[in-house]
Amino acid sequence: MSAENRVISQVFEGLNEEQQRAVVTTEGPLLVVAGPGTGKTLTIVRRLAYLVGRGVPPERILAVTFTNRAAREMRERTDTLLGSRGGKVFIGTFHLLGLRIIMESLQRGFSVIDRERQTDILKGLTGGAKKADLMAERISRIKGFIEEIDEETRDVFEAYENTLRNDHLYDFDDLIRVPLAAMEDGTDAESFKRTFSYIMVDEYQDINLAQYRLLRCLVSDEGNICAVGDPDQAIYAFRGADVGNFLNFEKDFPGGLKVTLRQNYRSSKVILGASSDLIGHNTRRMDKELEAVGSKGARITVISAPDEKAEAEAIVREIEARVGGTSHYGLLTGAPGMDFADCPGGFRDFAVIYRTNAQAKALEEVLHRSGIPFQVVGGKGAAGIRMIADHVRRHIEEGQDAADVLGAAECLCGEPSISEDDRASLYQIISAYRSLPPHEALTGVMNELSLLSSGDSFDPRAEALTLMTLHTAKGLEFKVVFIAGVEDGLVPFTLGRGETDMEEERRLLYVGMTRARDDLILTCARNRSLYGRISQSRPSPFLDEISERFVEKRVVRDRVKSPKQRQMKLF
DNA sequence: GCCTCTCTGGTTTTT
DNA sequence: CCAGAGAGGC
Repeated sequence: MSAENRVISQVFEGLNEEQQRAVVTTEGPLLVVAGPGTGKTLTIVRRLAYLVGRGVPPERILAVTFTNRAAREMRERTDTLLGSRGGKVFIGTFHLLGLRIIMESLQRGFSVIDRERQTDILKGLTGGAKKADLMAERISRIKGFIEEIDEETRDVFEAYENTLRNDHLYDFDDLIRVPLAAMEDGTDAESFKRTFSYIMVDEYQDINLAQYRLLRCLVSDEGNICAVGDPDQAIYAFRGADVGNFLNFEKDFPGGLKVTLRQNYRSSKVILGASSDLIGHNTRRMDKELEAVGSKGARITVISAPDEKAEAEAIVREIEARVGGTSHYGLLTGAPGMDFADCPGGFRDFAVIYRTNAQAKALEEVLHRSGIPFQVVGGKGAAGIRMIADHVRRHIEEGQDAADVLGAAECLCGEPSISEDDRASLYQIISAYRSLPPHEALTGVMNELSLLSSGDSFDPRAEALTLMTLHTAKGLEFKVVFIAGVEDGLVPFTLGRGETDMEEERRLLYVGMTRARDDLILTCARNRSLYGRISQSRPSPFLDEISERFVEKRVVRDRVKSPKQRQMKLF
């Protein structure tokens, strides 16, 4: 059997009818509506393999994602399927794509600055850290066509742009904007169009105007664009993403096909039913009824606790009940020669998700006392990549030879403190530039490191409970999911005067609920201390949108103060 | 430049 | 309530 035939025979293995249709529809526009747990990444990767199997040169295929995490997953799965040929497919974030386009076709000898360096520059221009943060946000929105420039911003904006130009720097937004400008009014727009003959875009519901325009420039005359996503999981409107792009796709790229993946392989019927009830209350959507392939499953639990501390304690109790009640976690997780991958109580199977990072505090305190190992994702956590980037930068500043610096970076990949995922990313970057002269390779590596530097700290292998926001949880799944603070004001979030986008908030809760495979527990507190003040809190109105047959309600009663505690109050 | 006091404000976040 | 910024004293 030829290599091509071998690939083709593997491509359809285990795919359902809709997934297969998405894979074989290679010509013209294709919209793949992929709800949670419907095998979206699997379908994309198989489609990539199918294209290559059909003889499309891998370097003419583009697969864009939003996050490095998604790109890395896609890369790994493609390489498994295609081997070395997969390496030639461009798989990466929008920003990496922009960076490569600039380096290959427009300009060399520039550096990419991350958000931190951007605010450093702005600090000098505005004279205040807080102002600089605000200004960085605004400049980013202006460059992304999300906001118009106003009079009070103009001076700082121009000064900032001058600084970048003089020092040959590009910020993240430039990585989209510069190639876009070259393509939209450049004479060689046609040559860009011919670079990729097949384009796939992941999470299409989250693209913003700049990214949309960039895509339009890249799509060839044959119109081979495959957009994959789920309008019900659009949760980034606040940073300029526009679900409209997804909803308008068919009008936008006429003559195409729409495939809806309906089989959900992740969640129990109950969890999917409850989630569908909720999202059914949105109006701006594409109607799609998902079907749970799995078993019925237990009812979802809604727990009302007196306050956020009791809420956290209730969560701990639920976890302990599921791990089998042992309190010797250290012993359990550290037991040599034992494999907990299939143990129904491994802590990596649990996640606690919330709307705001501030909620993590109460949870952390209670968890800490319980001895349950946990990892908090996001917030501020700096990742290992950052350490390497700093290290390399220091070498450069010391004026070391470019080749030596690269060697040092490669050495650092072997550091035990670097996580498996980071190591894979680093190794990949370094090997991508290995064939270039050291100096060029070094700038390339540094620039790509900048794109990774904020990194996400989620380690799926850690034997620990995961704490994260609803936003960060997107794309992940866990056996047991807790959503804490399902209260009016938190989910949906309302901030004083600010008008709340109820549909977006509903989608956010939908994303959270659909992370769960077997067990879903929604918790709320009747009193929550916010900014030092204890305020009464009502359950989320979204809970009323879930059919009662899916729900089991539990109430944790108010703490009865012991006489001793009452006495204490006197002093 | 550093310490301390007072004030302010406080979603979600990737690259 | 509490982190982080700005003011002001030394």
